[in-house]
Amino acid sequence: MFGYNTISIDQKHRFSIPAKYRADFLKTNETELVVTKDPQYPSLKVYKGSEWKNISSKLQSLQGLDPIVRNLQWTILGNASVTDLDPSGRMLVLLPEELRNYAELDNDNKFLFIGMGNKFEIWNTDNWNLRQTGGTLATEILDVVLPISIKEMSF
Amino acid sequence: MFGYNTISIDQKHRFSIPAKYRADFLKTNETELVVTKDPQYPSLKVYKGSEWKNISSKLQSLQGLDPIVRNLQWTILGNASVTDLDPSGRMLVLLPEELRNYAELDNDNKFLFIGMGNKFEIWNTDNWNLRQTGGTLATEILDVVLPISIKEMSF
DNA sequence: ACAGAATCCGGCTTACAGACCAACTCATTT
DNA sequence: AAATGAGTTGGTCTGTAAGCCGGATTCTGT
Repeated sequence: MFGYNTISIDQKHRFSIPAKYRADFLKTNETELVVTKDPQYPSLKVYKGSEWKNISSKLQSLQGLDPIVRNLQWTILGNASVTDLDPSGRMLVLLPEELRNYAELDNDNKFLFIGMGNKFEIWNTDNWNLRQTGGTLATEILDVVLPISIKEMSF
Repeated sequence: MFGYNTISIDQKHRFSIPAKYRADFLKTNETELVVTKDPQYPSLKVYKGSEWKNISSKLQSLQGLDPIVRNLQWTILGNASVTDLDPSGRMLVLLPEELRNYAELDNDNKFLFIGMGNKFEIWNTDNWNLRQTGGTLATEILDVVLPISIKEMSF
């Protein structure tokens, strides 16, 4: 569940989870996977079903009157796309248009699928390179003043 | 797990773990090894699987909206390359292009593989010499303001 | 309600990266 | 100088990714 992979989306907006990660899904009997928006950067996050359960339930329980909390809930919960994995065959994931646009993924282009341990991130290659070399992306969210309840969370 | 070795990478981008360290892997029943970027200098770090588990799980649990934390997670977790060791044969490790570029390793050149006790470092020879004599590398990262949670960690 | 169109999904095929295995060279030791 | 062990190289073969294609399902407009 670590590391750097370049993969591509086909004309039907599908991509496959790299084979080296499949064992990790199978051995914990994970049958589903959730893709959603990253609240700070133009990228997507991919969680295993069990991880998603933790994160989403924590996020739901945060106090709902704080505007920042509500923004996070909208972004993360409201855009979640649940996919069932086919454990025997290739693990194909269909990306909804809203998410493709958000992460600026053009069809038939290469993009990055990056393993971060308990989750994956999906990035447009140019955005990733820019961000890694210290650049600032037009769409990123800076200096968010976070309520204490969120500061204790790891997404 | 200490000391200074010259190694080389072949045209298939492989290098072999110096024989004197192999016993250390075998006797603790380590079956895997992880190579990743050093967040400060243009060099690579090599961890035994058990060491990597500690470091990566600590890093994952840090607060996920802090931009500095995310930078570290991207660099260290996102570029990790996990290799399964074949205990019977020679221990060959494949270095992905991203990591070779980062540490400025050209094919068919000699590099340094330096044992630091619980980890190894891989350096381009010129960069290492420059750094050891007090020089500053173009790509190194200075004066990063780190959140307290990170200051307590050792990578 | 129906026909045509667009979208979705699985199977099949091919090219290629990476794993595996084996051999060769060089250095060191006896 | 022979033998052993280490590092390095090379060939082969398997498994994976990704393109292609056809069938199924859903959507749309009439």
